Amino acid sequence: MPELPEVEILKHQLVVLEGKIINNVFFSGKKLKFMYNFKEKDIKNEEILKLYRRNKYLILQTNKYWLLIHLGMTGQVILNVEEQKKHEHFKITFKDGTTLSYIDPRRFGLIMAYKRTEYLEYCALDLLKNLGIEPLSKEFTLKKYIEIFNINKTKNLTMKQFLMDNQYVCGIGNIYANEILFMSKISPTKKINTINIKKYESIYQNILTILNKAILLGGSSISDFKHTNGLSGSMQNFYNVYGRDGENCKVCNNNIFRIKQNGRSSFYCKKCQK
DNA sequence: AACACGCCCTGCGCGC
DNA sequence: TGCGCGCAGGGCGTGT
Repeated sequence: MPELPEVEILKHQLVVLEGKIINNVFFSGKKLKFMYNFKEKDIKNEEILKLYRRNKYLILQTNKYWLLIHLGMTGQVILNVEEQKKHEHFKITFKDGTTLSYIDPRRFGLIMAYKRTEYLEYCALDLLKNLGIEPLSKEFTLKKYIEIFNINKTKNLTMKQFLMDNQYVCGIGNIYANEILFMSKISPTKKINTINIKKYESIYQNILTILNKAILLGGSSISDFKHTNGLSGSMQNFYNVYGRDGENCKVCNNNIFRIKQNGRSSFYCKKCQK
């Protein structure tokens, strides 16, 4: 799944739900990342007021609740599928007949409902309150990025960790972290405090470039990611390094290597990325 | 206190 | 054709 661009695409496609009223909800009863913390009666007759995305969460604002959906690794939201799909874990039917199905084989995703109060914005919810800055927000400037680096430069972090950890800049997962590092010509193992500060301008630009390009291309559809209408994105056709170990670097023709960092695969060109 | 690692799951592709 | 292994977009909880 689903890094920031993919969730952003889903959010746009789910805007059609605004104004619709929930009629009933089906639960598979199988445990997702957390057990459901609400029942059908809690959200019956709730109107979807507005959709948001924060990090990799979809947020549906209703009259009384913030409904948070996270897709984990293999979650899909699909509108208006008639049949019950394998691994469908919940399905919301609206009063006009529209349905929203959540399908997730690995069940690393979640749906949670949080009571809204007048002063509780979704950003303050437990699952969201420790997240870093949104990279596509206007607050994310080069100056701000360097500020975040300066606050954290004494930590013993590799550039890959710094990119992927949601407490600094959120929404960048394993695929796009690898691609951003390639474009920036930086090795994923490079320690953040050994990078020339001027390099941060290039990293900053590549974060924006790659995330925006991914959104423009409808996201990456490798195995599970599908749009709410079942169609695929095409960003996977433009990867320079992710999943290309053993193949040739598109720039220098040398081998792309795969290494493990903190349990995740990193792909990089040892010649281009220092 | 910071960091590495296991674990939550199913499914797929690979080598034998 | 079948079996076992390793691996997969995430991220929380545990142990050192």
